[in-house]
Amino acid sequence: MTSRPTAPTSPGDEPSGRQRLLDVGAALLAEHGYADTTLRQVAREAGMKAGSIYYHFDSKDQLLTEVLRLGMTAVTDAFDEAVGHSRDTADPLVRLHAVVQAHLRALFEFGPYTATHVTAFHYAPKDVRSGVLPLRDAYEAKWQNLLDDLVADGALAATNTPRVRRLHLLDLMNSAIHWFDPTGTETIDDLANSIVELFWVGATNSAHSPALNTDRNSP
Amino acid sequence: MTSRPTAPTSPGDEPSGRQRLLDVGAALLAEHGYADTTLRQVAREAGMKAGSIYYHFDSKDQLLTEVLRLGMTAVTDAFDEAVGHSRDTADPLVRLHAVVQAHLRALFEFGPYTATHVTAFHYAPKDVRSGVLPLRDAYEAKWQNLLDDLVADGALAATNTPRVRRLHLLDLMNSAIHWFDPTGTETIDDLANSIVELFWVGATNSAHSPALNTDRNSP
DNA sequence: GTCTATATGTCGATAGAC
DNA sequence: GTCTATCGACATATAGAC
Repeated sequence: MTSRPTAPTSPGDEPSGRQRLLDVGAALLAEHGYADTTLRQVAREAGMKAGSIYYHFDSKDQLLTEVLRLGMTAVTDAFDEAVGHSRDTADPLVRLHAVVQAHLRALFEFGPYTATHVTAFHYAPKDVRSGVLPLRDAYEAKWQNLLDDLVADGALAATNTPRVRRLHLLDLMNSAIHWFDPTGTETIDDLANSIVELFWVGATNSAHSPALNTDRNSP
Repeated sequence: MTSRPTAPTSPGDEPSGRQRLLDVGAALLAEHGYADTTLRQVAREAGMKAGSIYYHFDSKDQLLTEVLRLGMTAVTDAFDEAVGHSRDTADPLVRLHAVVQAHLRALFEFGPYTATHVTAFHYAPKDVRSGVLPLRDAYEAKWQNLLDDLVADGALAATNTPRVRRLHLLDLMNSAIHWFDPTGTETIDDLANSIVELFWVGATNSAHSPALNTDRNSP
């Protein structure tokens, strides 16, 4: 449930060395951006000196690339799992809600790794971006296919272009990283409900769908 | 129509010195962020040397603060003008559409000054942020009041909290800076339509409102 | 108003001891 | 694996000539 990001290192041993650098690097990167995150800062918060980083990584860019890669892997896995669990569900609204919830959970609960894609990716060096772009494109394609399927099922109205429809939904979810506080009174599920409801009813011509549970005390 | 951002300097004279630095600084800031925008770069593209900047500004932070201030003034003026022009309009959807259009026009046509608020504000030094925060809060309050009025009129459903409603709409508009190309086939008005339609129908319980003109060839 | 020259600091990265 | 020490590049900012 509260599993930490899993690096290619064998699980079971407590986070040390490389893993600590990744965790700290992701946190600093998500909060301060690429340029303002210094290796000296990463090293200090990881309990070592700046020079020691180069035993684990070849460069600052490589550390950042690895953080972004792990983050995109995490949301992609969360997406696939949610799709798998809801594939037998008839109601397309429930399916949409499941993946939105999965994306938001990854964004807020998995933590800094995924958040870096919203806050730091765009201003990272070109080499870093191009190294992670295939993973990002693949993830966006998953969303595009899902929304296209919902339109094909007649569950979503075909307003706007498919691309704009996808971008609007992803913007709604990702932008929340700048203002939503998951430790506050509103839960992540509340946020998922508000976004799905907005997007869903907005993209279709019909009135309220009865399937969306807006009860804030649901498990 | 194509008026440039007006600095506190007297209008009429061609942009020189301080104004050129502001224009270049805003452009670089919007594209590369705060930390990656160097004064050497700003000076070079403005046709002068780095040291000369300090005749016009006391520090990099002050230049950035001024850019952000001008940007927020621009969107605020655009908002007020749109509200003034549509205040006598009965249809609340038309009023909402007018301000969304005004915000997007300021974001894309006025250019880098307003875009910096989306791309660079969050990662600017604390002193810079606090120096512009009152202007930002005032602008957000305008949107909050407008949406609250629409809810009070029964034009928008009172789903979610008022704050979340406002943030979602602003997120939809501002996030488009990362992917929308105003020089492409889709116009800014098209984007405004797509956002208003999504938000409007999504936030209300009724079906399509007949007032929104979705004709892409409207003047 | 703009220039040159420079002070001062911090960054990423390397080399080699332990 | 982590340390110390340091190199070279580049940043903001300053001082003073023109």
